Amino acid sequence: MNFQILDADYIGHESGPVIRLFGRAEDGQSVCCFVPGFEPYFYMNAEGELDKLATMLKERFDVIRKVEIVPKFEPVGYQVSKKPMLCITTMEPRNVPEIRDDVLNLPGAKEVYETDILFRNRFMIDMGLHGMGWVTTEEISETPFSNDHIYCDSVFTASSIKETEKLSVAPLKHISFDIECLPIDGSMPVPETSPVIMISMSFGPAFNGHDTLVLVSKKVEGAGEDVISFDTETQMLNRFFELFQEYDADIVSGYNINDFDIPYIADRVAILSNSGESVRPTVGRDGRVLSYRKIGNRTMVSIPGRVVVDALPLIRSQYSLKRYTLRNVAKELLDMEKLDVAPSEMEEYWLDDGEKLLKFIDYARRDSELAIELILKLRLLDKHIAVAQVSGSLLQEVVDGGQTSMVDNLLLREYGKQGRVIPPKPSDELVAMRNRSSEGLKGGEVLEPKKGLLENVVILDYKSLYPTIMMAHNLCYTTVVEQDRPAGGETIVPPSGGEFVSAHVSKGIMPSILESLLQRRVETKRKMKNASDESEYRVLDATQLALKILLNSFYGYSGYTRAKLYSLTLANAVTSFGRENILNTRALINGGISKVILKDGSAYFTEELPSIEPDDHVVSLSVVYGDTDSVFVQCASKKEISLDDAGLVGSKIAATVSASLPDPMELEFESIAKRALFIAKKRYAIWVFERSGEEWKGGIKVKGMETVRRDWCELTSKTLNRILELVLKEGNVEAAVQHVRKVVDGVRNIDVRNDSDIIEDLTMTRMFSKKATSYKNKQPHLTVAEKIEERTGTPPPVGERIPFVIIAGKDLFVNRAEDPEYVKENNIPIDVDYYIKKQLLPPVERILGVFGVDVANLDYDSKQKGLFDFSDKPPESPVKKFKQKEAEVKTQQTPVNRKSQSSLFDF
DNA sequence: CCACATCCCTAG
DNA sequence: TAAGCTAGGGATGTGG
Repeated sequence: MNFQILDADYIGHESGPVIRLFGRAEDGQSVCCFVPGFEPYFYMNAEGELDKLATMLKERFDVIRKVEIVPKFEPVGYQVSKKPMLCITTMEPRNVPEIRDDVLNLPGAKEVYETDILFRNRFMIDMGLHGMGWVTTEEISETPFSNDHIYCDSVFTASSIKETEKLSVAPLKHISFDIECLPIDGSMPVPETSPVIMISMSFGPAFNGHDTLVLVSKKVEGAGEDVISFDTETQMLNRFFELFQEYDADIVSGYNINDFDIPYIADRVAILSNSGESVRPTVGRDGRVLSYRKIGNRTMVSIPGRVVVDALPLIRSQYSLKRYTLRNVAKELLDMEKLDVAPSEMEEYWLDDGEKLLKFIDYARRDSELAIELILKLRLLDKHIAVAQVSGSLLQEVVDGGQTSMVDNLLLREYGKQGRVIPPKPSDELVAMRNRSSEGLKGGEVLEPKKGLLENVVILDYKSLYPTIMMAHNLCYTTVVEQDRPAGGETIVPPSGGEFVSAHVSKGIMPSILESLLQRRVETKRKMKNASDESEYRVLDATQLALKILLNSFYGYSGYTRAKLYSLTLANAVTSFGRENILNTRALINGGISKVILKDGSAYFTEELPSIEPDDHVVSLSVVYGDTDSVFVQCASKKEISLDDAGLVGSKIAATVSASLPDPMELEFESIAKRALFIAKKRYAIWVFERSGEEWKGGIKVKGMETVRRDWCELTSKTLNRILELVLKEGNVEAAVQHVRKVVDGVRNIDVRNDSDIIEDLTMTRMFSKKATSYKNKQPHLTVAEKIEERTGTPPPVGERIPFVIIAGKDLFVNRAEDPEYVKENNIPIDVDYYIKKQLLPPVERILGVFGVDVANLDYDSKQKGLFDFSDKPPESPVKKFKQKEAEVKTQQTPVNRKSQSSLFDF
């Protein structure tokens, strides 16, 4: 049998634990495969006579099945040879955490290793299996190891199991669902009092010809055949679970199901059961009932054999949006409308037996449709599936977890192969100690930008800088010189200190992993070029993206205080090489390279040419900005520099710098900014061109400035985007000034009653990031959260982005933040002056100030002339002032005289 | 006017 | 089984 592994767990059996693998076969069958015979174990490092200790362990702990002495390396530090350690096998997986602390009390016991690996992961790692990987099995019988009914097409026991090479994805089945509850008095429904009245489900592929079904717990007249009505809530719920099991989905999704629908259904079922109703919420492929656990403030849901995917957190982490309500997400990402019945009107719609009820049903249907559309259309899972395949973690773990478990997984596999053990996760005390330590982790180097408007800036960056640094210098937990010194004596000393053995002495595990990931990525990208169809291309693209994510996860992991393998020495070595590297790069370009001559379609250095003719196209280079792994190089010449010219220069720089670096470090030519405006570190806008085939594709890219920040209003970003376009593309500062004056005038004369849409443009959002009580200062969004709580009884949940506008008044700014909906409903006046003086003009001034424009000249009010000037005319255009300034900018940048009339530049 | 703390969000 | 990392700008507010 061949199938793709979706999920894994184990069951207890008198013969020992039995692994269960759940999956789907290529022909569409769902599979449950029992694998007996794998045993749980962990390692112990001890002093003294190990065989005596082994005997003692077996005597003292009857859950220990056997103890073996095996040679192993310790987790950290270069070591000349392995040392004997104990490998302790237990009866049951749960015995490992039960005894791991107690065994340390025995004489000689020093440390235990690999004591917190989930049994199913231990199995996958040791057998070389991967999440979403394909396996082939030898089927020996149909006898399952338990009496539980298994909800799969094919159930069997495997005598052998092997991974097979295959990157495609099985025909997965998706179900999305959404519930509607009847609120009491329009307030937030709670399972104690509000019944579930409807459940909508969407299927991909269709279920018996239905893309959607809506279950309704009352009689419905005149609805289509995809509406099923029931006499009671209990009947509806029971049918829901039957249909759920019958469809047998691999991926169970919805929008905010983890924090709402699933806990609500589970709680509601419990309440109904307590009142004598008979509801069995069977959802697992093993028949397990629906349940959830609260971990911290997060709800974890797991359904054996299936993967639970809440679209909300996935969208949060993959898209930067101002709000993550289903309404807004559907609009922004799918261009679809969510349909809604206001909570206050729900009861009315529900009690209606005609049009309103049918409308309500359609609205409910739409929610599960939107959820499944988000997952399928946006291909939210592609990347996760690829990450599971590459890292080996199960899909559920990849979807739920962070980078830590993926890195752990890869490290465990490679450590195992090389005979090294891995420590368990650090205790809270150890983490606290690590955090308290005075020694910190320094990050990347950010070069001070040359502020103002520049032309012809070539942008280059280092390909996977940190991973390549680790590979180039053999930086690893396993190569740091601690206990043993290498015989040859050859070591690498990073700028930050510490000492690492070179790859000749011993190649580090991390560099090896990174190398294979990098190699696979190059290979995958190569395959993408000859992909035969779109689906193959997509799988490959997801794979190369997953490889990139994993490549970049190792550095962060090494500096993460809760990581099993935490090493500041290592993390600091990486960043210190990075800082040294970018500074060296700048010095090389400004000094050694500094001039490039363009001739006959090639770029040369002075020394590469016999002589320089007066007519030669000489380009002078200087680094004007850089952040961590990038350099921005300004090209100056007496002649016009075309994009192709700049491209030649860029490639020349990239090749030259790369040649001076150890393998596999590489500086890559990225793009060309025809014009670039640097405001500050991490804040700039460029009119940038990238090569796409034979063509150059251009556009404006903004980094860090207010237009890309969600805590500024739309009015600001729209205005800024416009003036950036005018300045960068057209070089027309005059037009930019006029535009700002027009906008300011418009804001000065806002009439909210005539133009309620304007509120949208004035709305800012901020994340309600922690419990209200842990804020030390008042915050505008906190004010609004409090007001909402007063009005509705429920505060917005932590993690939500809260929209607000600033209303007129004399109070402090923070107290004048107000819910935009409330403002609209009650016609509350907006603080126009705040929007002009605090939202619009400061960012505008940061940009136009470069050209000598004075803000005072921008604050223009047609209705109230005389605010800043005393004539009847609109204020004098400030353009004259910046004309001089502009001339300076130009002569500075391009020492050639251009004619300029209304526009600054004339391309 | 300033230095400083706090908060948010972004770049990489 | 909660959580990759640091650098940095800018707004607001406090206290001198």
